[in-house]
Amino acid sequence: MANIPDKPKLEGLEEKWNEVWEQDNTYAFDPEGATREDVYSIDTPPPTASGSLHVGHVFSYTHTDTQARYQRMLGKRVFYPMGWDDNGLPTERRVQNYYGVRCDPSLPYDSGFMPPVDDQAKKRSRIEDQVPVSRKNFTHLCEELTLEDEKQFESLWRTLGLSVDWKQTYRTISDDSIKTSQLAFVRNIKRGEAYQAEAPTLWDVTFRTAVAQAELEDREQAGAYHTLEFTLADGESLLIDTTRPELLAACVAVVAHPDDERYKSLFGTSVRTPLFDVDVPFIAHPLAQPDKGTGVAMVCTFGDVTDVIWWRELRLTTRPVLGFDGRFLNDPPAGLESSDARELYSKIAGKTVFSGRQTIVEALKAAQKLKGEIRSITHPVKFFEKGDKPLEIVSTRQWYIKNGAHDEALRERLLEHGKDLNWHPDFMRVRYQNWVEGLSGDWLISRQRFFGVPLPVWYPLDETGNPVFDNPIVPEESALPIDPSTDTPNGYFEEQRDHPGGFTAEVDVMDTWATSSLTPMLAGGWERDPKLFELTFPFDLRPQGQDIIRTWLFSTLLRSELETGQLPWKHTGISGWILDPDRKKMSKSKGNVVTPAAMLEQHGADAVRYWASSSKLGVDASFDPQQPTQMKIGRRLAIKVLNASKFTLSFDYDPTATISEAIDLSMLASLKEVISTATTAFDHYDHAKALEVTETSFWEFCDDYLELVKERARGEASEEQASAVAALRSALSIYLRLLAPFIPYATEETWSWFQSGSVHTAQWPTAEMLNFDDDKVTADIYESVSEALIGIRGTKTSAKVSQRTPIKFLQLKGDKKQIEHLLLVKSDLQNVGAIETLDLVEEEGSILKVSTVDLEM
RNA sequence: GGGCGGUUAGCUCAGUUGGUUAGAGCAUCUGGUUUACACCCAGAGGGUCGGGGGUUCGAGUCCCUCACCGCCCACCA
Repeated sequence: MANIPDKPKLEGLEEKWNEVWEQDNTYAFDPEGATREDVYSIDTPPPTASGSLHVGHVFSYTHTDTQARYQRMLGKRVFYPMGWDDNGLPTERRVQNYYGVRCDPSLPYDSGFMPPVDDQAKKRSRIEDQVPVSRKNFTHLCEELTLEDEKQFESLWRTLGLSVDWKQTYRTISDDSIKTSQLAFVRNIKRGEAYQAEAPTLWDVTFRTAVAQAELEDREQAGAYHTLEFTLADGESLLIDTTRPELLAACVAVVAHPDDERYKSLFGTSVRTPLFDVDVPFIAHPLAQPDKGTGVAMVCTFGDVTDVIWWRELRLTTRPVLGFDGRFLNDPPAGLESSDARELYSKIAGKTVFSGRQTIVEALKAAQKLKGEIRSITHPVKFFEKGDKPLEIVSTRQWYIKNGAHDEALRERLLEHGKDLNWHPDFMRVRYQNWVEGLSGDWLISRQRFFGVPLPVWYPLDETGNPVFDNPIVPEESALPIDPSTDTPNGYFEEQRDHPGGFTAEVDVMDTWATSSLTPMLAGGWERDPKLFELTFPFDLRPQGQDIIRTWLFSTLLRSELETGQLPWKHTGISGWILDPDRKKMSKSKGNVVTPAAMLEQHGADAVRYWASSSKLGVDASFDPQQPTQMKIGRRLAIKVLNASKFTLSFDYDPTATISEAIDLSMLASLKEVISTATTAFDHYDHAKALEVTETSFWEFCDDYLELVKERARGEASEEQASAVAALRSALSIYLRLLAPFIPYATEETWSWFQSGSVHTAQWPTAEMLNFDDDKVTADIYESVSEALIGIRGTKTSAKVSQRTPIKFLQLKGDKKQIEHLLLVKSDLQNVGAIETLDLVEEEGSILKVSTVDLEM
């Protein structure tokens, strides 16, 4: 038994116990001889390595850890890995700026390349000044830089006390992850789930990449209605409102609602556009809204997603005007024939959307084709969630994975999985259902970026050197991972790269979600470690944020359905957000961010964990750095654990003693109910309830029971004395275990004072642990005593005297049962109240109360 | 426009299938305590349960409706 310090304190416990846990492999996953039933597996969210951890991470990861610790104590072998999401744009940008390099996928790999480390690197912020390197070299730099971030993250997680098995880590950028991503993708191709299509695509002009539906967000933008005058076949004018006059050259039709009386007679006729003099059809379509503008919409290729729908459904022609850089193309679209039209177009060629609009508006004014005033409005515009310019729509060839948008049977299966999954809280299920039901297009997974998993395909080149996209060259599974820009496909020589009759590489990479959607595969050793996969998949728990149900949760579920036909997990726990005192999501720009490291430093890990644990899953928690009340309470609880344990362990203990006294048995009986409630709560993923019931009971234990029996416990050795000490120790052992998932440091410290091994691998308490010979004793004696104590204390408080002030005579009245209870505890009551004569009087129907008191000695 | 969650004491939140007088912690106030713990103990005050209507012997809890806050989705000319 370890020495108990005179003044126990929390400081230093984190370092001390992390070292021990590391040495003893306390949290290591042991697959030896296990079956799936013995395992509890967690599909941990991999935090973005290039970002920084914030208070919200601490919040949700603590939730998961409490469950992990509970399961471990139940005897499960907990598979609790940690992943790092070091893939994707944030890392790419960071590496560019840090090393002053840029990726050029056309360059060959340079194995001797050393990154520029001089100060000049920092100055090469302009793309033109950055050193071009091959994709593989660039990727290696990304790996190096993120490694540093990951070390810091790990250290923070360890301090917080996450019971992660640090031997089970993965990185979304590693060769293994690339291999897994490519393997899954190649199988998607083989099963016909992945395909290419040339189609209008939402396009971010800053990043010059396609963007998926899940990455969109609407932002309110200033815009303006312009009323343009078109010309009908009979020479009459037709007024059309548009917010995008600059796209006039891309106009391919005008539409109105089929029931719109104003225009019914015009359907099927042709309309001439102003300035460019192009004849376009006037067509009816139900999506046209009679009450919007003049009821007639100008259809352009492509101004917004409605244009795409009209274009597709009405089989309209294509007049693209915008390029990948968001500027007007150099050549006018087909259909602009007159020399005036071509001359006007040449004025906007190469211009941005903004300045092109000015040019067109000026020309419209000059031609008197702009009617009325320009009316300013604000309207929602689609943005890439990481971008700062509105998305454009351009027609490109892209790779897609089927997601049920166009496949009813698949959509049905995905909805079924949503029903079968256990959601915590349950209402989060609806968000998933809404998303699946609202899917409008397949998942676009190709990105025109460099740092990412290369799409593992090449294309044959025909005699004229044009790629045959319909016939991609797919590598053998055994060849993976590959980088098509440096690896050569089977049956070809490297010399044939980019030569007619040879082959060319796909240069696009996968969406980061294409890798993240495979986290159960990555962590579980899919196709790498079949035994591990067998033991962990489907995972027991997927913890995650509510904001990425449509992305991470959905895409993971989809990939699992496509690959295995089953759910990737049994439960998902969705954590809420951290809000500042103004009920706003915390954000850096508002300056209300507190770093997790500072929080842990200031309050200690147990206190921070208590704060996080006291919120239920799915509920937003407020956090005011100025008034960290919850953390103070948590800290107080942890300190109370230290002190109460020290006190309890200070009494002479006889290990052979039996617990014989009624009140001692009753206290333990009440503890059975606490165990039962806490266990049920954890089984329902309600850690907050488990904490609350345990904490309340523990505090009562300290204030009532411990006070009641301390005189007896430190008295002369006797049957009664031994009973009290044994009961105290039993209770302490239970409380420490119940609290261990929440405050792992204080509980481990005190556990070490009188037990061997770690409390975190000790058995979770059960009611059976507290079964004694006299099982007729119930918790109500303990309850009656609590009420009596309130009476006795109240008497002294209202007399404004010390609780230790002796009482000569005190009479308690209560009903038959209560008095029977109190008679069993009479001497303890006299001790705690310093009562010389205690008179217990039975009175029918009476509420327990002090009826007579004599303080005079 | 559709949907989800929320609105309970000054603050942060519990309130299980409708059932005595609506709870806890913090904060406030009044006392006490210095051989487990002042990061302690005892006690007090404080609420028309967002508004309105309904069902019921009985509603914080069920139904309708409105308001406000947060979020998700939507075809945003």
